[in-house]
Amino acid sequence: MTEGSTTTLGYAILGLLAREALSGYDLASRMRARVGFFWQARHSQIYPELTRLEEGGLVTHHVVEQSDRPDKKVYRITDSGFAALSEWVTEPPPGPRAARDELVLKAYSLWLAEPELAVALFRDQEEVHRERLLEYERIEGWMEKEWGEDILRTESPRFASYAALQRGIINERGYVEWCRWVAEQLERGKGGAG
Amino acid sequence: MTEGSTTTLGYAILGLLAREALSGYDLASRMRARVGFFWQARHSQIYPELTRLEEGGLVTHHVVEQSDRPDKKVYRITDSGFAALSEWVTEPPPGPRAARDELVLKAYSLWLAEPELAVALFRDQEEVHRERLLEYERIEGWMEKEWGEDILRTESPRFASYAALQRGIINERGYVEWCRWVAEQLERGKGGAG
DNA sequence: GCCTTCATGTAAGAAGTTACATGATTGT
DNA sequence: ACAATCATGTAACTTCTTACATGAAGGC
Repeated sequence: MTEGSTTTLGYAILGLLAREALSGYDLASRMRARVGFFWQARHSQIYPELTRLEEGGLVTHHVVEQSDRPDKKVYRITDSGFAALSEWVTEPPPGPRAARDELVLKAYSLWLAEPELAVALFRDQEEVHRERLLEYERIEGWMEKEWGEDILRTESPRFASYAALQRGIINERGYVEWCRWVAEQLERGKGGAG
Repeated sequence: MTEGSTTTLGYAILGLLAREALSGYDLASRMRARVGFFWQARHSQIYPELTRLEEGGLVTHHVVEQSDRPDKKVYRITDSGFAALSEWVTEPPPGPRAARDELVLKAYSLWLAEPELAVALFRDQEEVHRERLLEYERIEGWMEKEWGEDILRTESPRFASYAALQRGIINERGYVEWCRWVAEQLERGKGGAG
């Protein structure tokens, strides 16, 4: 195809390339570090997608030769890539299809669990999400310190980064709250509520 | 395989069958209504999975003949199904792999959007999630009224249903909060923050 | 006449994960 | 010696979605 449209993964990649030119390898690590909490992709998915984006004219690449390490292909977003991304941003997402959470599924069958193991699971998950929350709050602090007022300038990519991070923070807070509540109920229940 | 293990979808099905015997068709509608906010599956995925579960000895079925409508296969969880489910519940989930949210991805590229369209998108999504929250809170109220103290008896399936629902409520509250915050920032920004 | 509900399946394709494959440099 | 980082790809597989296929009963 030569059209100006792509998959959701494609838009995730374009969103990163709209900020800076990157290699496939760098994109993969940015995926983990920057947008990892709401979209992930392995390099095995990224490389083919970059090829398709280039076929569609949304990105281009040039080879950067390096002496000490392997050469790399640095990808840059094109005007038509910017156009496609800008259009996609405000299109309503087609229903929140993929909301899959295995822990909530486990909660749904919690009545079958051994109480001590169940408490351990939810205390453990509470801790996992508390750590993640702390991590996000550290990034938040860094953004506020380094970027100052830019984080509230809606025409700046910094605002967009900050806004996405806020979703992560709110989500983790809720997750911690929920895990703690479940664990407390289980602990209270252990005493024996007939 | 004749072993006592299955996929996550398999456990989702077992979680429903642990409460009541159901046909594939009923399972599909329960998936939408009961566990739809944290796990979904179409009938095209459910029917083959039921066959696999039966091959693994985790469920059995018997045909119920009906005069006014098509005959159906009613599936029942087996002892070995209960055992597999009970074991799985307290096993730690293998990292929260699938946390994909297209709206957060859009937020990440919001700086490229037309401000009015962006506000419209987030006000719209705020409304969508507010409605969903209201729906969940209605179910919560129904559970509290109909089930009374059972919802806090951790050995009861009603507690498990209530706990899963709580995750949905907390999540939607956070989502609404975030959408409103983003929309407010965009509206404030429209005036012109230099 | 047409749509919805009930009822069960298969087929084709898209999306995502895990594993295979290679190879240099730098740090422990 | 061993592992990690940088760097790019392919192959096989699982998972999930969309579409195809059929057919009766009941409501509008």
